[in-house]
Amino acid sequence: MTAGAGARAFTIGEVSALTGLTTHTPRFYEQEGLFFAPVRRDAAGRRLFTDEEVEWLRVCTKLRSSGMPLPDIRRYAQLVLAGPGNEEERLAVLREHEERVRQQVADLQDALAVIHDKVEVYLGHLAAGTADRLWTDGPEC
Amino acid sequence: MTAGAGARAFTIGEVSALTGLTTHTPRFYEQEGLFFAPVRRDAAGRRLFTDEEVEWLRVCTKLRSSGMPLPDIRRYAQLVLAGPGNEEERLAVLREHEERVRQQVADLQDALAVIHDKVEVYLGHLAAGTADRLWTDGPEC
DNA sequence: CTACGACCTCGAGTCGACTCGAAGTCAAGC
DNA sequence: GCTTGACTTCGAGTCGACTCGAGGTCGTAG
Repeated sequence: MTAGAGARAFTIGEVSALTGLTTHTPRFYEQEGLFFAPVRRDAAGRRLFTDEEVEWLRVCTKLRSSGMPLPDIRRYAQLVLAGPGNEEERLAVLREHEERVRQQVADLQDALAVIHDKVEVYLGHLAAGTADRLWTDGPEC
Repeated sequence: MTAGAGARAFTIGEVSALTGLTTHTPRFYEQEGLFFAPVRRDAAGRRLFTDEEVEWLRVCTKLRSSGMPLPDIRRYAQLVLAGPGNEEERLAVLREHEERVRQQVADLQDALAVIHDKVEVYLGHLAAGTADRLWTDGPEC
């Protein structure tokens, strides 16, 4: 009843088109154990991805782009693979990463302040026509 | 009157202590041309950093932590080295990076939304005692 | 029946920014 | 005068996450 005809299967090429990843990446991810289970294959040994796997790849992309290391993603996948009962642990993995991302945002905004400060200095001097004083005024370069 | 006794000079060890960088990093940065000029040396060939150079290292740290590649920092340094007259170009370098950082922040917040969503899903199921439905409900793992 | 394109595995290469270590020089303290 | 420790240069190694390419297999279209 669950594994019926409704479940679409995608070739790796389709997955690539759907996610914007190269075909190498989902293969690499499978090898790294980032999926909840080995990816299904057709008779010829070609991978067949489910909707859920495609969606998971999209999530992985977000996790990666926010700096989650592959080992952490793998750990989460293994918890899911292990079945119900470890939801608190999965939650902990997610929350730790969430916190790291918030910290990253804070750090970036900190850096942004420094950068924008310098931009303002230049804008000020350029507007006032005193740009050459940037040299002698001190550390304003 | 400018290069008088008031200008402090720091050894690389002091710079390391002041900035939190290892001694390798300022050396590496000099080699990569990130300073506005070659670093001054004492009679024995040891580097002597000025206040301004220490401050610049701090700025570099922010630029790096916000993802500015060394070649871009080098380009900025070369503009400063080239002297007055190119302030618009320096400003452009800074503004481009500023924009990239803003984009990074936006991307991180986008990822954060996805991550936080999953956190909420787990919190909801755990609170409701329906955590085991995570399995069968669909792509909520 | 053959060509084609999409897929497979495996291992090696790439990238940027450090990071480390070896081997040597130098100055100050004892 | 010798040790100690901070400095010097140089070249090699590290890290993670891809990324690429060679060489091979398959199934479908013509």
